[in-house]
Amino acid sequence: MKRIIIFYGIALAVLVFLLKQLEYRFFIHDLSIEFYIGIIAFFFTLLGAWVGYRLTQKKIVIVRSENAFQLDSLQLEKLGISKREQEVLELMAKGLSNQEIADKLFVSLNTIKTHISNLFLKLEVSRRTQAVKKAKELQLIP
Amino acid sequence: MKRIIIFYGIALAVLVFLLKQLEYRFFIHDLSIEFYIGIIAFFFTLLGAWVGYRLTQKKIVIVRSENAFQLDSLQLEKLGISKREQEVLELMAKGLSNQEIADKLFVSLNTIKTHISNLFLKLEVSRRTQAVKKAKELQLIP
DNA sequence: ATCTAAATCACCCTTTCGGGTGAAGGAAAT
DNA sequence: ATTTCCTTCACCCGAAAGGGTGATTTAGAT
Repeated sequence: MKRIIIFYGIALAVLVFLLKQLEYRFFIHDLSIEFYIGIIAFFFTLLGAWVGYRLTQKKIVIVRSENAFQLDSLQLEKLGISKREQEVLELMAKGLSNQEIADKLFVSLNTIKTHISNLFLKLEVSRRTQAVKKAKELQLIP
Repeated sequence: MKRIIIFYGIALAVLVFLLKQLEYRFFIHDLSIEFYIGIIAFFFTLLGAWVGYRLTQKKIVIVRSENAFQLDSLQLEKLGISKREQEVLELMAKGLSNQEIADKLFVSLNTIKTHISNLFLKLEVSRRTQAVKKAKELQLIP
């Protein structure tokens, strides 16, 4: 913000200088006020548009990058998905196999299979790719 | 755009009028040019900022609503993924099984398996969930 | 004309997944 | 106390997925 103000001041000074120069250089002493206003208005409209663009540009970047994911716990409740199941869902979405998920959570492969079976029922799907897709749509996972 | 130009012209006229009024009303004939420039600059910076904001505001709406996905064909080439493979990738991402993909594309199951095998090699993964995840990250699919 | 890459399909084999059923221990609610 | 839900695990079976190899056809490039 400081930079913008400084730049703003410099731009103002430069413009005044240029106008004075213009006046003296070409011996045009009767430049109408409308002419000045036109030039200045044009210049500062561009400047303002640029500033406005920069400010909103940042907003766009924020919207697209930070990608704020917040879990839809309402959906989780509505579907009756437990914490453990949600954990499994997340790891599944990362592309892990059942065995890998089991290892990561320190439980048996059969346990993971059970969790995933229950998840499929609750999400009304029959394949893990569908489960991941639906879970993303329902904001259950990032 | 026309509206903006018209509004621009009107704003210019109004400002000139106001300045003249100011001059005559208070009998201040010696307002320095710097003063004029300051007022005009301020006013048109605001105007420009507003215009810039409006223009980019529209962009934001587009970005968030229509969710413009554009395929990264550069990545496709870099990875050597063919059109057919890309089709299969898309259907896979929709959660279809190999058999369903085969039916949809009117080819045999074995053909789809081959395509998917090649995709896994090119994407350097070994499971379809990973393939879908990576493809999304690389902007190969929506 | 020859070479190359894409697309198609087949066969074999192993691993993983998914579906069904049952069951035991523990925590929380009634 | 009894019920209910979560978590854990087991076993069986069939279907799907994944890995490897090889082959044919066709379109495009050299």
